[in-house]
Amino acid sequence: MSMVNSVQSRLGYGLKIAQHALRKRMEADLRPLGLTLPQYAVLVELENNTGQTNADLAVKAFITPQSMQGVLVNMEAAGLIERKPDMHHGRRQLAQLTTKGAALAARGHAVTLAVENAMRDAVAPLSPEQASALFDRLRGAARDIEG
Amino acid sequence: MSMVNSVQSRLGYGLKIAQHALRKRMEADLRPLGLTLPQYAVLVELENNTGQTNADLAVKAFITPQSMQGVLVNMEAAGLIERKPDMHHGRRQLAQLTTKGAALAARGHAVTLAVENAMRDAVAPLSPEQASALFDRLRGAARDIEG
DNA sequence: CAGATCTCAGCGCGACTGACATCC
DNA sequence: CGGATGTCAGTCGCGCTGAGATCT
Repeated sequence: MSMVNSVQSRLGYGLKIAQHALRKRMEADLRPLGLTLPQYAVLVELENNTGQTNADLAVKAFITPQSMQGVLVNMEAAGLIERKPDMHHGRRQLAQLTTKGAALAARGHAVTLAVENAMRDAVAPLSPEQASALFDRLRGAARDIEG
Repeated sequence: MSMVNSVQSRLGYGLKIAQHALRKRMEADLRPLGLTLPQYAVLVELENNTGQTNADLAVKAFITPQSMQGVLVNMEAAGLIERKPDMHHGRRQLAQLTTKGAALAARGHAVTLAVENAMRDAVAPLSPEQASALFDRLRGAARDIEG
């Protein structure tokens, strides 16, 4: 009995190629704008809720504060965001979009529309109930794997 | 209508968290052995088919030859693999496991058994037909996304 | 004190560009 | 010769760990 054909290995492989395709496609779409995937994620997050700390943004992106720190340093150097000390809290740095950052976020939305459409095509043959079941299955897999 | 609740965004989010959980879990399991995820993948691949080139291994791992080159340099320095020039082809370097590498591969299999079990639990409530449908759905999503 | 936050240093991975060697 | 393939070198960004400093 070959391990590569077992049910759990097929699920792992399926997860890998699907998420890999999604990531590669978005990176390719955003590259012409000079944006990386985590940078675009930060732009979107600050667009929805301005004035967040490094630690806040790290939690949203599922990465460590140290990793997000490097991303924010690059984005500030590129003029996409500003970080201003919190008046009421000594060490906190609140990040917000610059005019340039907001404009790039809008262009990013336009560029990733095609990917959104591809995702819709992927779930198009499913009924709303089946689509929700697929989502719940992925959530459940993540929970089981985390132990 | 909120975009974060749309069907395609839910699928993208589900893919992200499930694959993220799988990767993090395997990294954590392999770290005590001094192995990274791509290193373990190379060990498994060479275990199944010895004497492969850098370019061969890169294709299997879905990364560029340049990226795989860095991985193999580290593994050769750690004594996990050997690379010997192909007699019949001037520039090719054929990689094979060392005794140390083969032993670490075996330990890696033992350590990742728990993750395999967690994956089985994730698909346990599904019938074989439903599990295959889930796999096909992920493959189809990857195909749609690639365009 | 403990907890939260930010920062710096080092390492490995993965991408990219550019260059060179080799094979057909 | 020219095209395809394989390797090597340099640079960049991401993500991790470890450690330290500062503020509540």
